[in-house]
Amino acid sequence: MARMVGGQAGGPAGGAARGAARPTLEEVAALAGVGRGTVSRVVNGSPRVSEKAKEAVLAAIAELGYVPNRAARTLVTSRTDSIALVVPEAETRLFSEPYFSDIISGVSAELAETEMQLLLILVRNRRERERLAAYLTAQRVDGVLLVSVHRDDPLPALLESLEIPSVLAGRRGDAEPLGYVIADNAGGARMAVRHLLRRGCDAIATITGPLDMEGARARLGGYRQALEEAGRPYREDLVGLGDFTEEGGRLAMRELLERSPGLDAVFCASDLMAAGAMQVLRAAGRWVPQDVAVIGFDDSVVARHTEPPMTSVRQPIEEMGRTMARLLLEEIGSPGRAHRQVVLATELVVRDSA
Amino acid sequence: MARMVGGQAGGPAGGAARGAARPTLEEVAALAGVGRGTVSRVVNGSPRVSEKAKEAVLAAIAELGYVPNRAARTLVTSRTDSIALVVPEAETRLFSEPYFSDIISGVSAELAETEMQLLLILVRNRRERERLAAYLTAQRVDGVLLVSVHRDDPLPALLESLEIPSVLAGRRGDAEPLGYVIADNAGGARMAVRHLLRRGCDAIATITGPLDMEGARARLGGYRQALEEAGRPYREDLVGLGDFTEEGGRLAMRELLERSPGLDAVFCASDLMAAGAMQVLRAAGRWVPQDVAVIGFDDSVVARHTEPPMTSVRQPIEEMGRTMARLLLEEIGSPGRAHRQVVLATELVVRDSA
DNA sequence: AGGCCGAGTGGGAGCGCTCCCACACAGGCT
DNA sequence: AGCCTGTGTGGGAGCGCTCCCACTCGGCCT
Repeated sequence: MARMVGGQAGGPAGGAARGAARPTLEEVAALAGVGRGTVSRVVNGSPRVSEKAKEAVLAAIAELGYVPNRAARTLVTSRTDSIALVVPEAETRLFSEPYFSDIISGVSAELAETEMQLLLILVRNRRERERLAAYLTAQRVDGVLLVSVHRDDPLPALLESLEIPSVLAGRRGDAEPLGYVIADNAGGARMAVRHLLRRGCDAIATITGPLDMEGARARLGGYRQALEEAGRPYREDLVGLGDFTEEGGRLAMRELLERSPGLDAVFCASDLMAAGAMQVLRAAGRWVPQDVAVIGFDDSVVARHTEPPMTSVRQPIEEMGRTMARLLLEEIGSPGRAHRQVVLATELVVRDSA
Repeated sequence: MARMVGGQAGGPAGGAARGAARPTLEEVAALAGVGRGTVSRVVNGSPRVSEKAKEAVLAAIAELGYVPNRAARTLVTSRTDSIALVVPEAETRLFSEPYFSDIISGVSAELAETEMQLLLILVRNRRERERLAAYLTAQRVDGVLLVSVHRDDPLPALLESLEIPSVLAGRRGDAEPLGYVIADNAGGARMAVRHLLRRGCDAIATITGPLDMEGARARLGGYRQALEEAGRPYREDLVGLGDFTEEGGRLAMRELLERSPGLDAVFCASDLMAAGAMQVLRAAGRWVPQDVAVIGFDDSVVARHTEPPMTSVRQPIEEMGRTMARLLLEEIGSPGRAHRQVVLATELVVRDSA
């Protein structure tokens, strides 16, 4: 078992052969009695190989346990067979909790049948953003998935100018040139507000997300549409500005109560904000849903654990991850093609808060 | 801008030069008026370079925007400069929600100053496990971080036999040969139970995690120790078996109530189970904490949102991630050295449920 | 009969780097 | 003067693969 003797043995020593030397294409070719080219063709699924040669090669591969060396392949093809999932760190926590894992889970599921490997890159500050830029410029990935897009985020523009295949979760605006996948935010918001109207709510307030994010703006837009289609006025005094955080929800709720004490419902653009709002409502002696109905957005874990359990708009996050990966693979496969853009349906999950 | 003409242009076309050709070592050498070797030495920080040559090379690198080609480097060194974070999919959701993101966040933070890239590998079933084995055998990563270790998990054994540097989050048992990082599960459990004892609780029950996980066993062990050091008996009828899920917590709580209706406290090995337990208690007409005090484990988001907010044992998850990455880098840097094993302190966060 | 095709094949060249050997050259010793 | 250091340097070899050119060899055409 090649145990090392002497605890503090010299530095560079010890690097020794971990496991036996891996077989190369050449060795497979020798064993199969064919040339390197033929083995390569078999491995890469070229049709121009005789049945006989193919069998011999496959047998040799199996016998030697041959696995192609990715680095060698990358060196010549300059494909890397890996894609990066880029996540601005600030968002990690902020997002409704399972968001992050669910996106990853979807992406990974879609990649599972592929040779593609998934690189995770968290970007926490300016310096790391610059490192990322260098990284991408060096073409170390075949494509990029970018989560959480703010309107002034420089990353999408970078991806665009580098012409790296990429898909966003979100978009900068209506006319996003890059490929993206989003949930039907406006539609979800409309459903929520219609639900409140149907319940007989009259003064329906909303707490928005950060309005430099298209998703937050779309949710606000849906709120407004639902009111207008019901012939209700859109009242500025019923709109509270939040930032997707619980504390933001608390602050906005307090302000709303002060400004418009007569409100009888709140549609919040995130569950976390809704949870904060519910705390403030309770502290103010208002009962949910009797005095004030509350609806959140995301249908995250917290929604199931507030008191009362929260009605919320669900977005198919894992499906978003899958779709992102699928679009990206397509784009990598046929570059130059127009970017695809997908909107996935949302769904209202009714619990007890509205 | 090299726009492509003709929408549906033929398949293999369009792969054209995305961005200008990247400069190579050779070009840098030419521009700096030195040999390839010298540039390589500068790039890799070898001390055996004159100040003058170094400056010339650095200037050339800056001018050309040179970034070393990783594949070429890997091909000759057979280092990959990447490590894999392996996560059994089943766990993704199960874990107290921010767990996953926090581990990643910690790992990534520790890697940020490094050349290392982070590969994320979710393993969802037997087939993917086998693919992973092939993957690791092909030595495509320099090291592995493995999250969530069950006693009979074949992965650690695989890592061991492959002699790949690796660090576990968790361990299989006391005598884990691989490197690992864990929280002081027993200590945390002791603190929780002591807190309950101090509060005057008399019949303290516990709901365990799946006992094929060392962490769950350790928490049960801590529960028992705290009782025994206080001279209280360890009563089997006060131990409910859970599985870390909310539903598991509900089931265990119902059983406990039936078996031992006199209980006045429950220490749960996870917040999710505690949340489930609290629902059952309320449904049974028992008030928390007046009739039954409840303590969870993890201090996850749900803990802050239960009614009443939950007292819970916090583990420093991000710190665990950082530590794992650090240990792994050390192990990669000096292989053959003994595996390091770290236990991080836990902390009792007191809220209203106990 | 001669010619021409296309299918199948072998193997050279080369991707961009690191490793290491050979060498130049300044300084300090006998 | 001659020698031996030690420091700094250039560049050949080669990592394992894909790409592509050149070749063979049947079968089909005129």
